Parts: sequence; structure tokens; C-alpha cells
Amino acid sequence: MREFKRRTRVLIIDDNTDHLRGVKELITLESSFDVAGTATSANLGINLIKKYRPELVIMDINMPEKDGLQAIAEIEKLELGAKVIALSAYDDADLIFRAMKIGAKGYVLKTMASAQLIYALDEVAAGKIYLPTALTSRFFEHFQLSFREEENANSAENLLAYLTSREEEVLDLLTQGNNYKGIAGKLFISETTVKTHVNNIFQKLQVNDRTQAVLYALNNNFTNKRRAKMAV
Amino acid sequence: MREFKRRTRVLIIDDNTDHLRGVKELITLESSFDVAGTATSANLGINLIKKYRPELVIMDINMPEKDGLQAIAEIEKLELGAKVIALSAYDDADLIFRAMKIGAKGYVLKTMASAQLIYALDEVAAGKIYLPTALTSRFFEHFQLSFREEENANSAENLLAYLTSREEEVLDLLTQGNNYKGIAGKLFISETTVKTHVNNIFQKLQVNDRTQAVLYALNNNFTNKRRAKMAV
DNA sequence: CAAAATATCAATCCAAAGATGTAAGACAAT
DNA sequence: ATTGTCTTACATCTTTGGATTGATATTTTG
Repeated sequence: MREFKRRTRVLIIDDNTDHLRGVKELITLESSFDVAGTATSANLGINLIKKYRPELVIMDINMPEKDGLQAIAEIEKLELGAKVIALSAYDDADLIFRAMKIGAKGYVLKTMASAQLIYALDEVAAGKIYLPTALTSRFFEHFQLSFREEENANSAENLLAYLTSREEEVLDLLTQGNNYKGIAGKLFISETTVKTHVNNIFQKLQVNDRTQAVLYALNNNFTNKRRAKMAV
Repeated sequence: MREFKRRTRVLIIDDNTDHLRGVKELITLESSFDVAGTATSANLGINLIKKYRPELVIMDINMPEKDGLQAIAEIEKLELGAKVIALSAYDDADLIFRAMKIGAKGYVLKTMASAQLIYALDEVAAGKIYLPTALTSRFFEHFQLSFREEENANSAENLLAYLTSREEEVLDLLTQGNNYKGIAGKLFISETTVKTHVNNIFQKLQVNDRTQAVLYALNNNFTNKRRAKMAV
């Protein structure tokens, strides 16, 4: 029995018809790929995806109106297994970050050699996620920056450090939306005791009510820190 | 005046003395790098970093006790500009993700060719962030998965969709810790009106009090969605 | 051991929050 | 024109929340 290797079916979405034609020809030349269809708008493209169920989608990200990013998100939401490769003119860190965040399996610049696009297609078709090295570096700048900011919120003299372990328990239950009665029941202590703890928490966190206490806790990663502490 | 190109100073931290020696020799052979020091534990290494201020740090991530990840976090907190390259035996997606999250500028496997490590050193010394292609793919699997989960919280029939725009405004102010009076003042409406809105919000979100409403809002990305909507 | 911090409980008081019902004017859709 | 939704508003009542003071047993720590 002769083994039949099926070509990977690719759908191309690009509002620039010239560029679209160029990409189509490039892919048609490759023996391992088949162009399943083309579209010049995101909406048309999404309809074609539903119809033809391609393995790969090349999505131009610089389209007007319904922008490419949103289109990628919608394609992901369909869950038809279509792997989207973003094709963009910009190596903007934030754009790369957002594209990868919503589920793009690759990101290639239009200015890159066509061999690079073919390589990306190969990799993504094989189930990998592909980003050119230069863009990877860009991506990580943005990625690490976003976590750096998160940590700044953590430092800045954290008032949570002054809480006793019992107060932490109470605050934890507060951040789950419990009222006095609920907390008292869960900790097997009286409601008045809970009131005492809660009042002490307010003093230490310098807030006026439970909502502000909960917000302070959430904004300062209280839950995560607590879980980390518990794990030790 | 003869131009003097200074060698990039590298500090190596690895509890395996054999491996440490190997890496040291490898780097010593390179004309563009200088081994500023070596250490066999994270604590010793951190002290040497404070002392010698190297541009690069190669950190073995499979060390016992104070594990390598925690050490990287501490080095980053020093803010001495030392760029850390993680050296690990494992291509575990979660490990790569966490290393990059806390600020590693590179991640190289021990099993990789030594040329790969030198290449990583070059790239990172030049201010870039370096991950081998294979590990990039691994990283993104984890990265995208974490956001996939976040979106599940978003879908699941979101009760926030039922709020009117005015109720959204009120909820927004609730999530900032305002009480009735504060909200009334900011929206230039009476306190009783605010009460009406808040009660309607409770009904729609199926909660009993403001803390639960705020928690629901935060757990369902209310703020982000609102900002996204405003931007349109 | 003594002093300080923690955890528990109670009483009281006032303020704030929440539940419920009613209603009028604005505005959009049909 | 009429219906429906939204926004505004008020009254009333009950419940919950928050502040304060004081007290006791236990634990931690210097």
C-alpha cells in the first residue's frame, strides 16, 4: 500500500490583493502546502475557515476595521484547530505580545525573506510555535516588563507583612466574599472575635472598610503570597 | 589613541564543580569574555556579584536548597545590571516560563553544544534576550495556556453583560473602594439613586453585597473589558 | 521569668449598607 | 402613539458593618 502524504492546507487572509497574490504564489510553489482559499477581509476569511477547515491560516495583521488581532481571537474561539500565523509589517513589541497572547502560533514580518515564512509554516504545521529569533527578543522585553511592574506593586513597603497569621486567615476569607457570620463559622470562633480581627486588619492596611481591604489584598498579590507561604 | 575593547565579565554559579570547571574553560577560551569569578552556591554567587559587578551571570538552575530560580529573582532585585543566563538540564515548559518571568535574559540547556552557550552570551551581552528556538516553542505552549485559562473565566455566560452603562460606571467606582457617598459625589447624583443602581447590580450579578460584586467584577476582567470598551 | 504580642470574647453605639416598593421624566424602538 | 428600558429619586425598614473599650488566656520572645 502506497503511503499518501496529504498536503497541509493553508488559508490566506490579507486585504492587500497584491501582497495576497504574492504569498499565494509562494505557497503554491511548495510541494507540501496547498492554498485552501484566500480572503481580503477578516470576516470573509472566518467564513472560509468554517467552510474549508484549513490546518493553517496566514493572517495579515495590518488590516483596517475589524483588526487582525481581534480576528485571530475569533478564530481561536471557533476551536477548529486552525493554527494562525500572524503576518505583519511591524516588529512592535506590544503587537507581538498581544498576538501571541491571544493564541497566534507564529509571527512573521513581511520584510523577512520568503524562506522564513515557509519555515514558519513548516514549524507550525508540525505543532510547534514559531517566532523568529529577533522577534523573540522583542517579545521578551515586553513580557518581562509586564512582570516587573507587577512586582513593583509587591514591594513598596507592603502593609500585608504586618498581619498576624490569624489575620491573614480572616483576610483570606474576606477576599472570598464572606461576611462576619461566614468567617466566624469557618474559623469556629465567635462573630465578635472576627470583628476584632477585621478591625485590626483595617488599621494595619490603613483602609476604612472590607471592600478596600479586599482590594488592597488583591492589588498586592495577597492570595499568591499566601499560597506560596503555605507551600513552604 | 588605541581603542581598548573591554572584555565582557562573566560570573559562573554552579554547584557541580566538574561542570563549573568545564564552563569556565570554555569561556576562558573566548577572547571576548573574561571569567570574573565562580561560585558553587547561590549565596556565595550573589556575594561575588555584589563584589565584582559582572555584566553576565551564568546560573545553574538545578541547584538544591535555595534554588536557582529564587537566586535569579534575588539578583534581579539587586538591580546591578547583571544579566542572568539560566543553564539547566531540563527543557520543562514551566521552568523556562518561570525563569523568563523573573527576569532571566537567556536559557540554555546543558545538553546543547557549547557554541550555543557562547552564542547566548554574545546575544545577551549585546542587550538582547536569547532563547533557543526549540525552547521558545516550549515557552509559548505554557504562555498561551495560561491565557487560555484566563479567557475561560471570561466566557461562561458573563453576567456583567447585563449591566447598563450607568451600572457599569457605578460598579467601576465600587471596584475602587468607594462607598455610597463617594459614588454619589463622583457621579453628581443622589445617594439613594446610587443605592438603586447598586441593588440592581447585586441582582444582575447574583451576589449579596458589594464585596462579592467587586470580586465578581475583578474575577471576570471587568476593568479590562471596560477600558477596552471605552477605547472604542 | 517578665513583658509583649496574639487570640479569644463581650457590650454598646452609630453609621452604613442592603431590601423593597413606588414613581416620574428621558429616550429609543416598534 | 405606545411600550419598554434606563436613569433618576425618595421613604422605610432591617440587617450588617465598623469603632471603641475592656477583659482573659495563651504564646512568643527578650
